Amino acid sequence: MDSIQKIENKWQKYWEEHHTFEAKIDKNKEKYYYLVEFPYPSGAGLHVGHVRSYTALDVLARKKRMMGFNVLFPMGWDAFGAPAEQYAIKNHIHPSVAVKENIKTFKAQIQKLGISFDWSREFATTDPEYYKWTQWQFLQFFKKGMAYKAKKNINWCPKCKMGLSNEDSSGGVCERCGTQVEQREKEQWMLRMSDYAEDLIEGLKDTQFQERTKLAQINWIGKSTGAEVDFDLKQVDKKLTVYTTRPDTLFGVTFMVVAPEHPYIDEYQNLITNMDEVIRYREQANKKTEFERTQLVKDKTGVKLEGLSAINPVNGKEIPIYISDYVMMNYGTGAIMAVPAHDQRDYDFAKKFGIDIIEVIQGGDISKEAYTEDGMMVNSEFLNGMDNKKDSIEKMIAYLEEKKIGHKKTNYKLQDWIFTRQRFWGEPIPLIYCEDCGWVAVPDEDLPVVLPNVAEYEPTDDGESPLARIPEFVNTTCPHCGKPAKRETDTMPNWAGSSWYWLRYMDPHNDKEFVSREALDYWGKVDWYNGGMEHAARHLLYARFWNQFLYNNHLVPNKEPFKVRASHGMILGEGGVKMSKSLGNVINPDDIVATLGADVLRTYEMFIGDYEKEATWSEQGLNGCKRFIDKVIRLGEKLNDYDNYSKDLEKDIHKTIKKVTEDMDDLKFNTAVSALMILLNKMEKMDSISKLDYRTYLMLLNPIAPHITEELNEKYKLGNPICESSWPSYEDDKLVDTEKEIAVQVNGKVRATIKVNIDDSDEIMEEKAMQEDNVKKHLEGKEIVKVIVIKGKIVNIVVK
RNA sequence: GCCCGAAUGGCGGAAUGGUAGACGCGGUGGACUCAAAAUCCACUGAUAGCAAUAUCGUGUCGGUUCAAGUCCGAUUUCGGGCACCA
Repeated sequence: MDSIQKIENKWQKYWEEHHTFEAKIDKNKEKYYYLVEFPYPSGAGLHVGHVRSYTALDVLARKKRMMGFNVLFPMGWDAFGAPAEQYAIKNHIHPSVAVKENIKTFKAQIQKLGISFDWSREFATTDPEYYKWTQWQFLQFFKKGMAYKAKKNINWCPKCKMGLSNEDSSGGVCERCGTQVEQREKEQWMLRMSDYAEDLIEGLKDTQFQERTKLAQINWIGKSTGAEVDFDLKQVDKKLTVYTTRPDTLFGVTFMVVAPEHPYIDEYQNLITNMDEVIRYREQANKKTEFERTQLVKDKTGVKLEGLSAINPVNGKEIPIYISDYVMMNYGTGAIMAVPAHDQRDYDFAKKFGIDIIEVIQGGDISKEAYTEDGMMVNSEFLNGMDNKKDSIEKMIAYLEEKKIGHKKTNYKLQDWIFTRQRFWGEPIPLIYCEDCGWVAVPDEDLPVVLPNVAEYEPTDDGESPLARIPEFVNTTCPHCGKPAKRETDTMPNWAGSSWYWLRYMDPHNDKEFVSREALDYWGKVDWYNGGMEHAARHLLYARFWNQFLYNNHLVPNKEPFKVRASHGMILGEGGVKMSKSLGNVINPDDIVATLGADVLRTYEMFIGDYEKEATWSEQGLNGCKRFIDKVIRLGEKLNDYDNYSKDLEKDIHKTIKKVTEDMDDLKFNTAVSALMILLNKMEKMDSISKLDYRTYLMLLNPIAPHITEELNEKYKLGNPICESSWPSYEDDKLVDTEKEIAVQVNGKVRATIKVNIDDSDEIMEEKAMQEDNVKKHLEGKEIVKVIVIKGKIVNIVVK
């Protein structure tokens, strides 16, 4: 037999030449769309983690094709982003050159694995033919008023010289380089994602995402219900509005706190007698990064606004107002009512500043728990005696609404999407600024706005995109009035290109539309989307938002783009630690393909453990799979001339077909492989096996190890190539065991096993059980209380 | 602080409430070989025993049940996500 590498090459070539995996619209066939997150083609090349998720979906896709579905299983490249740009800055090469190189490497690596991607649909987000439509779609947002420019205090990475979204700077550090981010005010294009907060929660009901994924999304959106309440200012006829989730605790409010950026501070500066102190605090707070404000400083700081106070609307008491950075301007109203008896933060603040603490929920000891869930209302006039949180809240809201001092209100943590980056390597934002006409869209016929060739890829010192340094790019004419005008020089964030790529796969070469209606109607939703858990909140939310917007504007037929979302667990290095260059424990899939072959690597990665959990790499385990594949090859030496299932194997084969079919559907690849190993062990013990035995075996293994199974199928002339054949089927009546070995227990402890026929009556089973010597021994001198007989399962004798 | 998830041999991991440890790795002994590799066979949770067998055993403590790794209630540890979000 030829070498493994020769065989694998041969079949990869066969599939390519026969266009085996190229999907065509065929209305007579049911479609199925598998999507796996497209990679960022980094210089580091393919990781064994990629292999795991690509192989898993490849198994599903190959099986689904054999089951008669028209499967779309595409692959492409998410190629905009900082690493290529950093490389370009260092080496003065256009990022597109480096990207092309990396894509070439990546693609070759993936192709060597024999993944059944439809390469005829390949594209990169950096292709002008692709980003033309990313730009076009951005303009739809712009034209519908969903994109707006706003001065934002943004997270700024001083090292990358770049504005970062909250998402890209979580934890207060730049996601890419780890530098602490600063606050900087900048004009940014924003997408009104917060408008979609409710829809993004609601839409989850139309998906079959894993529960943990749904939860990650829901947490990120951060819906809360409560009330807005107006507090009158004492010194002026003006109200200070707060948001609270616990209006039932209003009688416990002893002070208020506003965010340092709250507009009232400037508005009433002539009333505030300690304005110097206030301004000093505000400046200090402004300098702090989000990280310092939220992570480091658990100790409360603040300044009382002297000369300004408020009136508690439910009891008319005068209460002080403070500014403190534990209140955020970008959530709620930027002001809170403080209930120190029942909120840890308010309590800490009140303790530090010596403010009254009034208990309104009995037993709500703040030192024991931050929040009081249940307990009787006290010191709260008309709420006194109530002991149900929900009812108290409702009663208070009804009161507030009747007195017109407040109303029910829902809030979301989800904020609008900062859609600009001051970088070179991203999609240019297709807008033009005209002194007379304001912001004007680049006309459709002028798209794409192509990234020019530049000498310097670094951002300018004032933080503008390098595009701002290119007069030929910047200076243009207003499409509206024809006067000289300037282009927007910011580019889109990395998330843009990945927010609609699954749509483009349906119709990747269309130069008239971003995707044709025909393709949209046929391919519909992505049936199965696989990706990393790290994208469960952000990418998935951006993509769903983008799609919902397109849907609302009649550009796509489905509101939700993805039906099922699954995520793979990480692969850890030997010893259970993360694979990293610095630890030197990175496994290069190429090395394994070159020595053991792709089939062994694929089998091992499917066998390594629960697909959705993390798994530890093991050289030894890999070896075991090598042995397994070798045994499958040697099994061919046992072939006889018969074309039916061998009698002694028939039942096992039917059982294995069922098990493998179901396990693959459930992503239980590890137990599917195990079932195949068990069947193999059985076949090895036979003197000979039939052609059909062997062919069926090879077919079941084919999705996991596609090359060697095709080769053996051909070598022994068992039938058509497996990739052109139908998935084996099983018959239920062939699965039934007529005889079974079951356990006999005495008081729940196994004392013997007996052989029973499947149709043995309870009496017969009991009788057989009683005849066992060891059972008799344990019954001696005891009184039988009762005997439990479960047909075909167990006999349990309870004695005293 | 809040929300998820996990915990099973020497290791990776299996187990619709019904014989815990499938399958694989590793280990021990044997066959083949001049020898080794490869391959094949047997054994392999702990303790006691020549054995039959017995006792213990799925992080810890309780509960439900004829029967619990599995269900319920506490609890510990680890992993992940969110977080001065009012």
